[in-house]
Amino acid sequence: MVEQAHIADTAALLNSALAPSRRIVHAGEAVYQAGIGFTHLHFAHSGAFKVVNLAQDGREQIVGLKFRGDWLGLDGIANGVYACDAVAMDTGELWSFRYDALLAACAQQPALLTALHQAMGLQMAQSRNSLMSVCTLPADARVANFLHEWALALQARGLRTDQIALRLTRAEIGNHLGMTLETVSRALTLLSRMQLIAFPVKGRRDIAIPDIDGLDDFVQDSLAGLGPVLH
Amino acid sequence: MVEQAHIADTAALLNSALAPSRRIVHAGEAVYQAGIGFTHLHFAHSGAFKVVNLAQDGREQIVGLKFRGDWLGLDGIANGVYACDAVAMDTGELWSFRYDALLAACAQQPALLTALHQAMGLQMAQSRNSLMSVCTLPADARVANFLHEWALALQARGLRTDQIALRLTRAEIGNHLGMTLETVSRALTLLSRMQLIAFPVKGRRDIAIPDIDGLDDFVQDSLAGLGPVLH
DNA sequence: CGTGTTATTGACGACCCTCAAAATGGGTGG
DNA sequence: CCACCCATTTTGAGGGTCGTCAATAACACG
Repeated sequence: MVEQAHIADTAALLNSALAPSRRIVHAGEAVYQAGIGFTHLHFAHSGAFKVVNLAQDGREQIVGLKFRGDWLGLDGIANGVYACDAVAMDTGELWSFRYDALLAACAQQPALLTALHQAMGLQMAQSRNSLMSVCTLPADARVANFLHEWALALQARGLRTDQIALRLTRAEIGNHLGMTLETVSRALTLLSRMQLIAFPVKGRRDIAIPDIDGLDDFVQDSLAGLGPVLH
Repeated sequence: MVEQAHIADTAALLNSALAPSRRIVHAGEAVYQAGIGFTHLHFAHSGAFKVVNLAQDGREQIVGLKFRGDWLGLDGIANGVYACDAVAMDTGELWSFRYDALLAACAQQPALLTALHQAMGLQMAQSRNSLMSVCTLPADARVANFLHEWALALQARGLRTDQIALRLTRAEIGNHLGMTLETVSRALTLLSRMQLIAFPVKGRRDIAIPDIDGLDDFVQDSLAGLGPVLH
């Protein structure tokens, strides 16, 4: 898993083995775009990013969210062309590497290859879990599970989880979870009524999570046949 | 993408660089199981396999289907433990490699690393597409899209697509696509009534697909707002 | 302070899930 | 070879969840 210490190790390894080109990106800025040739992988040193998959027929979906320690651009490996758009959700720093240079460095530094493969494996695991969430959980539980995972991701990186900034609109959350924005909104008010989340005094974009495990309990409860307590 | 020629190249490469341990598996036999330590990757030289993701709470879902040329066991890379069960759906031959030996060989043979990464990239692409299918398509179109992709997978491997053996129950298809077995059944009868698929004289387990592109047209039509022609 | 985007909430309807029954086919033993 | 059994599939009827449409409210921006 991604942990604070593990991220620092990887960063040090990258610094010693290669000369990363650092790049500051701002909210809304594209890291790369679907369709352009795949040349670089990007290591997120800070920031938050969304990865949007594009189909030929125009459908688009947010398939991943990336934070410090995650890699961006893996979707370009399969076909030599990026399959997704990657967009910064706030200011962040990226370390970019030519893919061929990275592979060459991996030949010298086995630990580098291990780190890269773990990142790829982690991405596959996240995809599996997303699919299972969408296929097996009702809408409310899906939102709860989404928030739970977001909080865990922040926690693993040593960030505060009692007050998190989603940086996604209800429509984007719904797009990612396979439901409409209205359903997202209703789920959030339900969770808030159940005291599993809370909105700060002003604005409903940020969310406070008093008890992370409570969200997971809610998910497990909705699996237990009978809907969760309270309507 | 996976193509017949590409598979042969990879197989030759594996043979020259390593001494794969060959293994014949039969329908229903487990290739590996979730929870056991990750040691080997398995290259499918022939056969058909299902990959079943297991959650701690007991939920399970078919997250992937593998054929000749695909790799099995990638789900173990992230945590050093397999995250899924892999089960043979009919008789097939696997070439198994110790992961560490494979990595060592990759250091000598860059082409081997490229092949491995492409396989990983392909798996990520398939996961993205599964997620998008579940999140953006109505049930009928999801089934049509599923059959379309299955047919394309067989086609890319030089197998006949006019008569394919699914080897999955309706319940398993539904589990994979996020719907109930009844919905799968109804979707299949609809597609059959529309002449997009046909059942052979005896048994409804095998499916004939007269026109592969017709299935994709059906998917596109159901995206165009108004439901497909015919009810 | 005004305007446009985003979010909330309600009413209604459609799609799909649930429950149930019948039919088909594969497999086994007589 | 046939009869039987059981898993799988089909098909129907009804209900619940979530999508659609719409109006209102809250917020962010200049």
